[in-house]
Amino acid sequence: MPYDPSAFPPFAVTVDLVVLTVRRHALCALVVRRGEQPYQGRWALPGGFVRGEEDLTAAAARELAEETGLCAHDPAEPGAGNGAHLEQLATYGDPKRDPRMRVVSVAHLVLAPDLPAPRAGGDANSARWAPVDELLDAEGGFERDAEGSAALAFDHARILADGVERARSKIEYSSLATAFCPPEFTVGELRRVYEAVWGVALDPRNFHRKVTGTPGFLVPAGGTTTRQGGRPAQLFRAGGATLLNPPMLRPEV
Amino acid sequence: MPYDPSAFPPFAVTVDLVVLTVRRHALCALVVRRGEQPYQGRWALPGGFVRGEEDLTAAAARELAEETGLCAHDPAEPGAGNGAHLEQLATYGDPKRDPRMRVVSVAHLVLAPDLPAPRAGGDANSARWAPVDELLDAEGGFERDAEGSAALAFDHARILADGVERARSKIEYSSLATAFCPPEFTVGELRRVYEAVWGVALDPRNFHRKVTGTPGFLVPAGGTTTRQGGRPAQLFRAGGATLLNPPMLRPEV
DNA sequence: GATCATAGTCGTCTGCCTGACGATAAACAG
DNA sequence: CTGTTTATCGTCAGGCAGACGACTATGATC
Repeated sequence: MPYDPSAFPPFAVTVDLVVLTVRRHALCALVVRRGEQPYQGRWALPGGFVRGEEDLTAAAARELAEETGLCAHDPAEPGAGNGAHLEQLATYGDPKRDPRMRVVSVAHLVLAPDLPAPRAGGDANSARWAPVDELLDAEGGFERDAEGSAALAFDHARILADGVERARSKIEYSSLATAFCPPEFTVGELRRVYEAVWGVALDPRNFHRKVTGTPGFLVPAGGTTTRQGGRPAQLFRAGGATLLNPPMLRPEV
Repeated sequence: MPYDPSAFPPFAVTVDLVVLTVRRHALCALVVRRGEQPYQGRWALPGGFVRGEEDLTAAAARELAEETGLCAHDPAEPGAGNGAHLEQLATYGDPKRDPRMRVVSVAHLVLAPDLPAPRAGGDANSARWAPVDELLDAEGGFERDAEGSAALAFDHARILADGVERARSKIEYSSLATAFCPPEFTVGELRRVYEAVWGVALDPRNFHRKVTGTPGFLVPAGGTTTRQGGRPAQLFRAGGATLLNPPMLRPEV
């Protein structure tokens, strides 16, 4: 079976981004409003075509920069400025997922700190952070629109759900929760990340004992802060460890 | 940015398969010998083009059937005959990964019991089960050939390494190790699966206590067997649980 | 048939980790 | 000064995992 150009059908390949952050105690995802058909006016995940000589990860990083101004840092490389974590999530290739043509989309997952304000850019009319609960609840129900959070375009609800599930499980056994935090953060801020992503309340005392006792997870940054009110809290930076052993335990249902 | 056909470059999309099994106490992968250029005569992972109206998972299942005769069963569905576990692994799209053209490959991971004999089929001259240690050790060293296990073609060594790593971590917190076993198996056989995949020795007594004490992992099948020698062992079937809580613990380095 | 090797199964004990929760410390608001 | 908020340290009991002893049931060997 030689590579006869007629032996295989041509595909369009895109990258879609599940960009997650924690805002006001809620896990939020970045969505952009579609400016054209199909699904015109509906919210969708940011994304775009992979270019001719571009790697998949590079395409995802480029789209991320275009949509948010964030610069993704690959694994390895110490915590640069406001770099976000980027990793491949999964690939979606149902023949009918786009009514116009055969599109295979390589979804990527981005975990970012709260700082950046959404910036409408590229081909989107506007962009916003929406709580993932709203975005996913909209499925099943009818597709209300007009601010009241509508069902996402294409199969993006499924992609988002997969991304959220990946994030929820990954902060169990890795130090990735720090990707949601600014470069310097307190134990309480990190705890609120876990609480927002998992949607549960955690005991502050046991959480403190656990994260400060896990070697390589946190390193003291020297200062303290009172930005959360109450007694000043010690500031930490993400340590070198990427895998947590033993892992954080997500409370039972 | 409307869908102008000239606005995006055409890609070829393929599926590659990391088919793992446990044979003679070693984790083995299915490799096929390439019949044409490039990398002619070298070993490679089985795979092929995704067809025009075919889902990615369907393409992977079709290739699997063509190469091995195994029928993959999706998650859910009780343990059918000799069905194998199939899941998407990751997607590889480096522009230079195939010297001839732009190919994006969606790799899939298959976990199968030992039973099937490799069956050369499709476009491969021959197929065999090779211990993953050999296949991965060949990297870095020179590309010996002629039975003595050569480095895999394309970026397949990396894909294989990713698949092995996925399998190693996934049997920790899921009941997937049973996918390597025949429909009915003993605790000892299951333990040898863990030992082969992880490459460590496990204490038979603690392992027995752990797996029989995890609800939903194993259900008694009624009979016993002496096919491993020694005292007859109770036969079990895979239980309904897919996630193990608490997980199996991989011994430290 | 006695003995040995092999594998399976049941227990015990100890240390570590976790969840529950009391107590103290250090800021700010009134 | 008192109450509120958040951070941090300590204590205690229960559960689970690793180390390992003991016993059982088969086939192989002498």
